[in-house]
Amino acid sequence: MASEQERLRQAARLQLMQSGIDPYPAAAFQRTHNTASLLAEADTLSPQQTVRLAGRLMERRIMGKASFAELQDAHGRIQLYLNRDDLGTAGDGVLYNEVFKKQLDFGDWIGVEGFLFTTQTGERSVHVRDLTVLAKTLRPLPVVKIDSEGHVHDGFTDPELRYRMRYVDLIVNPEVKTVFLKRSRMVQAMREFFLERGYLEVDTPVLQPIPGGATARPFITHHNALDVPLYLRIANELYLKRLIVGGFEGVFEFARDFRNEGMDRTHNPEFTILEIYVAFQDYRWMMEFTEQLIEHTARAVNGRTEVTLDNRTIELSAPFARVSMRNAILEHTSFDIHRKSEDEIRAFCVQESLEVGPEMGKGKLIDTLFGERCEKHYVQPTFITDYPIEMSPLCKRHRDDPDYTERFELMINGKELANAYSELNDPIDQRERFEEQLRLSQKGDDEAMFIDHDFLRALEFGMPPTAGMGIGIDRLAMLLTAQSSIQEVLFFPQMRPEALAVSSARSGFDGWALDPRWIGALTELYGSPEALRELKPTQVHQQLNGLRKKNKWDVPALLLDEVQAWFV
RNA sequence: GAUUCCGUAGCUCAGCUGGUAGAGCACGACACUUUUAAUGUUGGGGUCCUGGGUUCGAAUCCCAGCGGGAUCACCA
Repeated sequence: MASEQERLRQAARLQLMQSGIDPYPAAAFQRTHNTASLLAEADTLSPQQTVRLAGRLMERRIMGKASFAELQDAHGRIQLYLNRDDLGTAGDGVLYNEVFKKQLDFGDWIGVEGFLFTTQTGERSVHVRDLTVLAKTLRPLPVVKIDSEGHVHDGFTDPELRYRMRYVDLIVNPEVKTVFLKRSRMVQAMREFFLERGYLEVDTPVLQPIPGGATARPFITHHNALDVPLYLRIANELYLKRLIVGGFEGVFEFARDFRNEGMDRTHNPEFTILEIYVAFQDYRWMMEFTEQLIEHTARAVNGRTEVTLDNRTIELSAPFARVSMRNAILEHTSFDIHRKSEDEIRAFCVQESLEVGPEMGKGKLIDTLFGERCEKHYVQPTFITDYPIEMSPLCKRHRDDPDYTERFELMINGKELANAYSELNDPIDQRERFEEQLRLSQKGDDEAMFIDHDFLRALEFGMPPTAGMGIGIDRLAMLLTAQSSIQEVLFFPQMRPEALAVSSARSGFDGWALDPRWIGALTELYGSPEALRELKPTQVHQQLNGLRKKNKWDVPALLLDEVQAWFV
């Protein structure tokens, strides 16, 4: 059932139509300015120069024969001034009294023509001479008001409503739009950074027969024609490395990945990762590349390199600190993982009251130790380097110590932001690492990697030394826009499907004492009792009983007398 | 998945120890020609998330479910 305010708007829509005004006109509305460009050019306009703008009517302050209103477009707002006696060409005041005051509502799209002037209170405003309805709004928007001190009144703040109806959020909460503009600028700055260096932007499959390149639980789906299971990608790493084998010297992709895991403030089932692979480079080069990239991007988005988040100021200018994994754990736990066995590390984890299971290999144990005891300390950007070999199955062994790998993760604000390797390109070593993953999988680690035989075949054709790096785009967007939840940097974060009320209650047949199937058929065929009464009772009688026969309903056939009674 | 809090008008929220609902904004009507959270007068608007239970009586108490937030677990 529509609310009172919705019914009034529907009535206004009909009134517009009846007075010959199309509430949804087909014709383009030519604009001379938008709200921002008009204010910017205010001083260069000649007096009374005609300007045309379009946007949403956001607020009306009606005072008899004159009104003020706010027009909002993608660039901001401007105040409108409308006067009964000079609005419209007819001179009868209808456009003001009927259309503007009665048939238009808060939220409607309109186009205006007029000229810029300054009110007595000094606000630049458009004196409207003509008004065009561009689209009638049927639902009322939340009314968010901001007073002269900048306090927000009646804010539209419920996260559930904001995420489920992001369009409303974007209309009434301008700061939300800013976050997404910044996110877009961020991606653009990164793309430019890569393109300037000659790297190629590519697309690789989202539907993959083997979900590889990361440790994560995948979503599984099914391809009917091939009759095979397919997985939504959890990473694109193995495909990008195939392209390096193919001879490209630098490839990157902004990839949507899917991981079938929990959802919270920092996790969404689908998220975006930038991965980049550069031939002939190593992880040391990649560290410098990464810190320059972050600094460049922060400047492009915010014009400066420091960001304030959770009351902490983070400085993003290069260079960043570098700490090895071994030293990080040593510093925060006084435990040296160097040359320790799986059992020794597990024993230490137990001593530290960390939850560890028998299915966890050495890599996962160390990962737990770092995650629980060290990660949160790295607020300022820090590269954690040289991960133990067991937790890095796609990474090259360290040039100085084969127990470790040439890997770094970039920690900022206590969270992982980027992950990079000197990529493993020895096909035999890679095969053995995959087989170790298989053993972990058999031990019960449901995130261990599958063996991708085609990827191994590609490596057997030879991959040059390559540095690879991935950055969580959503996480970076959170950092650069100072948001503490991932839902705030995704337009449409995943939510439980909304139970929309089935609107059987709009037909007008509901009160009728009939089997629900008759009600459904009446609604389907005729829409409303009024429409039904346009027809002949005999026709309706036959149509409905025909439907009963066709669908083999076990209800008594309608009698003509019953049907005729509806027409009284 | 666990714990905990929340779900009342279009929006933001009150509603005490149980007596079937209120405010501000929004909306309708009237007044008002430079206002800006416009103003004044006045009026309408609600399956109190859903379903059970207790009770003479439930928005309120109890149980179950649905949805959301926060914290934790898994993870990026």
